[in-house]
Amino acid sequence: MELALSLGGDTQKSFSFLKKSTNNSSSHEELLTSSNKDLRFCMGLGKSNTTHELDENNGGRKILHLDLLPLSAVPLNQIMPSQIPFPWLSQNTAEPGLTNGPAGKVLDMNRRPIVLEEEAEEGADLSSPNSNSGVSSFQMEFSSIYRNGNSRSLIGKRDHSEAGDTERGVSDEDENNGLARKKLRLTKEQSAFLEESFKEHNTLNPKQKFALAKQLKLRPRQVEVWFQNRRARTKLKQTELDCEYLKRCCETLTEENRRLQKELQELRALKSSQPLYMQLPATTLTMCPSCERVATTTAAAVPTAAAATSATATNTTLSLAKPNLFPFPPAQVHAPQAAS
DNA sequence: TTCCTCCGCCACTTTACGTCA
DNA sequence: CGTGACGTAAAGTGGCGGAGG
Repeated sequence: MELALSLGGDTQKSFSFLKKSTNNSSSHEELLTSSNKDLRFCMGLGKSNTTHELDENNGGRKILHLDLLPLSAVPLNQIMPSQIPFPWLSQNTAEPGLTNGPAGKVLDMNRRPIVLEEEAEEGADLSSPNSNSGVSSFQMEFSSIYRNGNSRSLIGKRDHSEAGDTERGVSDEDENNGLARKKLRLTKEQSAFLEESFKEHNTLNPKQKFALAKQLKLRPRQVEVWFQNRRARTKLKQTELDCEYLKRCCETLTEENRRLQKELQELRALKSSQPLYMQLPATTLTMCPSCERVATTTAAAVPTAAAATSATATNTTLSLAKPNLFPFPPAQVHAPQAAS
């Protein structure tokens, strides 16, 4: 008797995730969803494309997004997502910012407000009422070398820190004066606003960055860093979800393997206890992968019992119904909406 | 085509802050 | 109330790759 066991799916295609995908669109979203179709299961931590390009073509990519900080952090009576103005979405609105925004609060980050280059050239008022935020009261003296985020060109490629410091207005002079850098916590309103913005775009082009910084009265560098850290958190969360999913898959497969081994042992025991089977023509149970009907065919001959028992599990069919090994879909983070 | 510079992103690390026992 | 451990967010650092001159 020939035993055929098949768990469905093309065995040559199984575990195709081991082959490195060259397609950027092969995100983990795509790979994970494929696991429900057959026995393949994959985890891909696809790196997004170059983001500055993707900003312009947000529609076609699969940037993943996870809501780690929903607006629940802010009372809904203070800020409504649908009411949050995004400067790049409403360029013509007259300062739809937070001065008249959530609860009428001014999101002043105890810092000098962000000034766009053109505004600086126009001699715009740079003063900012030092409010309130209660998060940090650190006040910096901004040096005259304050620039917007383009500081790298002033200093050099590799000087991220100097670039950031210059951007923040923290100069060597400050350090010499003993003004240690202080880390600022964003207010809940600012975080919520950035979160909503992240839902729209998980990357920012310079225009968006500056607009957002201006609106939140943050430095562009702060907005940039926040988005970088936010993407890192999203990726970390997705990795955790993927690991959890694969863990469950592994457990399921282990259990299934255990069940099949037991089934095989029972059949072997049955065969040895009923030697008459030896004289019968071998029968192969195969299952059509499409209609899942079982077809019984009679082999020409099976010379020995050893041949029957040596059948491997991969080309032997015992299962009359393909078990659902992955009843749970892989958890996914949400992809941001396409740019409007 | 090659080289160089600028720029943005990522991975990893450091640091400051908030919370809690 | 002070303190240390701990977690987390903000920021620093270095490398990589794309775009453009």
